[in-house]
Amino acid sequence: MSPRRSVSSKKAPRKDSALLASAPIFAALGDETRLRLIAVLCAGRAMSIAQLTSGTEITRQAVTKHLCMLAEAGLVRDIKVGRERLWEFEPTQLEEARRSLEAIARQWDHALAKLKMAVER
Amino acid sequence: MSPRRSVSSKKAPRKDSALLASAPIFAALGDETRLRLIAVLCAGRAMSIAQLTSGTEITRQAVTKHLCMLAEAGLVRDIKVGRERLWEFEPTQLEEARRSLEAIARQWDHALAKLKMAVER
DNA sequence: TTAAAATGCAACCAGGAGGTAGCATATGAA
DNA sequence: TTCATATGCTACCTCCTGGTTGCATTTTAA
Repeated sequence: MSPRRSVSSKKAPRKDSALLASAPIFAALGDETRLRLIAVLCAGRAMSIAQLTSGTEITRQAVTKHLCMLAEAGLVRDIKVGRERLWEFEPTQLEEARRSLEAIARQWDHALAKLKMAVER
Repeated sequence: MSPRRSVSSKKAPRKDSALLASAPIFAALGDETRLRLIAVLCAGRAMSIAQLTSGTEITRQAVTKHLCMLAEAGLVRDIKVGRERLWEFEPTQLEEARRSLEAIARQWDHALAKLKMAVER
């Protein structure tokens, strides 16, 4: 094998850990049903499981599972009120995801700029 | 049942389709291995499967599968060069994902502003 | 107090995700 | 030509996901 640089020889920057940490957030967002729930909840009002189920084609139990997955990713939060369990949007982790996408985009733009400079000189 | 407004009674806006369309992109981003591949590829240089595999703990076949999933989401593209297959980052779909996250954040900020106004009057 | 509503919990199922190994094929280089 | 490299393809495995049904529990309201 030639002594060509391998991928890892460049020593991945520490910032990568932040990127990799957002994988669960993206995974939670990677489902239409959950995106719908997010869209409904980020309209502001905390809603019960029954309310969130009405208007969908799936069962209450399926909705519950999706809400739990969103909660594990930190994208929603629940508050128990009487016999109801109200769910509300939690924006912190979404901001984290936005920062990750911006970091990728920035790195890409930087690579393009460097390439352009190399071509023009 | 009381005639309380159901979730769907508010008629979901057309913009939702754009949101839901980005579910596959988020799903593709929702895996650490794929995020690593993205991070490497958006550094600019197109790389072969063998190069992308070296420095990881998984097999070449696993990397190939991940690259194919990223390609289906439109996040990477491949070019055949000789006996190699070079992969490069494709920024379009990532921008789409960024727009979706921004749309959610905007909707949330709007809801908060409305709530604040309702409280203050 | 008693029935209906809202939810919790557990079992179950089909299919896909993430990974492996083995072998075939194409291509570059000596 | 011949071998090593880079990749493709297929089968296989395990675990998680998205969904269901059935039944128990808690709480509200009549």
